[in-house]
Amino acid sequence: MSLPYGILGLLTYKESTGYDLTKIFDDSLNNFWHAQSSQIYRELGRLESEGLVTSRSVIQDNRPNKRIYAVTEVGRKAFTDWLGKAEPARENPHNSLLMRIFFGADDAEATLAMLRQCLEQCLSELEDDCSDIRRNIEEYARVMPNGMEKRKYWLMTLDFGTANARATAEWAKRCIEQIEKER
Amino acid sequence: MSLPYGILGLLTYKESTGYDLTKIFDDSLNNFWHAQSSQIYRELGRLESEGLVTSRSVIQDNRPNKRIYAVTEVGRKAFTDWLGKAEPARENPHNSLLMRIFFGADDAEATLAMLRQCLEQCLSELEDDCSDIRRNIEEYARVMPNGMEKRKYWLMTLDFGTANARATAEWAKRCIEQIEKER
DNA sequence: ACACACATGTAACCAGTTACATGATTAA
DNA sequence: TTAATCATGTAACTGGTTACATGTGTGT
Repeated sequence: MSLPYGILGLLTYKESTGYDLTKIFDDSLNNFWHAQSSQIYRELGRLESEGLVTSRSVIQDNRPNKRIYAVTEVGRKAFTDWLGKAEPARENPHNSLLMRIFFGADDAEATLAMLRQCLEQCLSELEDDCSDIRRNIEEYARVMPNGMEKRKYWLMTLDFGTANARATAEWAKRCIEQIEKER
Repeated sequence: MSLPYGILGLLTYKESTGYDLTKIFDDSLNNFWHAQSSQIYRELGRLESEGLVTSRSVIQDNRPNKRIYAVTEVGRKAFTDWLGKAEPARENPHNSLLMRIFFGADDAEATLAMLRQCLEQCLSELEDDCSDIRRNIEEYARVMPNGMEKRKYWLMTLDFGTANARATAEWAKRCIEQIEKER
């Protein structure tokens, strides 16, 4: 239930099109919340029908026409209400790698391959993605209103990602070593 | 798409009722895969209609009647195929705590409260849940066929949980300190 | 010549959540 | 007497995924 509030939150920074929002999700929130553009357009429709956002369409001649969304007062209130109310911090996990590991006793080589892939992915996340996201955060901090105040919180979400990627990489290494030792 | 394979996998250990499966999910897989009983019953129905499991009903007089499911040869094959094929190890995240942190600049106290709750939850997971799961794993290792071989893999999934809970707890502490220092 | 950025959506599907209904036996 | 365990499901809903359709301008 966080996606609509994520959208409202971004709109409190600045009115945007669905396309803009999709890119911001991709550039900066992807770390902790993935959203398809189709989902964002659907959600914008819902939010508008509930009066939390309004839209106006802008005709362009060198680009496809676009629809710009802005948050309403009602939307702003819904957003701050949501921000304040606490919910269970850690949610129900669904991790299919671990599902495979759990059952992986029959084929140690396949399990090893998965673990190595996981390790690779964590390392590349730590090297590439994190620096991309950091760059985007610094960029947004410069151009967004109040960006410098928010920056600290944005970096916290990034820090969460790196801390967990590091923990997962270490875990994968331990598992790989153990399986290799015993074969 | 892992739930049906999780069910098939458990059924390769031992034929079971929906109720049994729900408990095993709760006791041992909950760490990395949460499943509602309603979902398990629905999935059992699907698997049966696809010929991956069969069922027979058992009439009891002191307990409600029950339906026992067993995996078929086709089901066994589908399961081992799934086990072998690699998929992206780390999946699209959806973390609503981080969504709130991301937007949390307006109300530092609310953000602090969330972080403290997250920290608490991690610590209690590390203390209570992990030892529960460990006990269940040791128990299953004793009673399940091949339990002693599988045990190692089951412990790996547990280790993943504790490693990530520890990383998250440390992260929450860092965030709390930083916010407290600056207010 | 080709890919990428821009820009908006629909439709169908799949999977997870919540709430509900039923009802006996057993242990605290 | 109250709660927990045993036991099975249905229905409605919510939210995420995949695939598709359309079409111009800009940079390599």
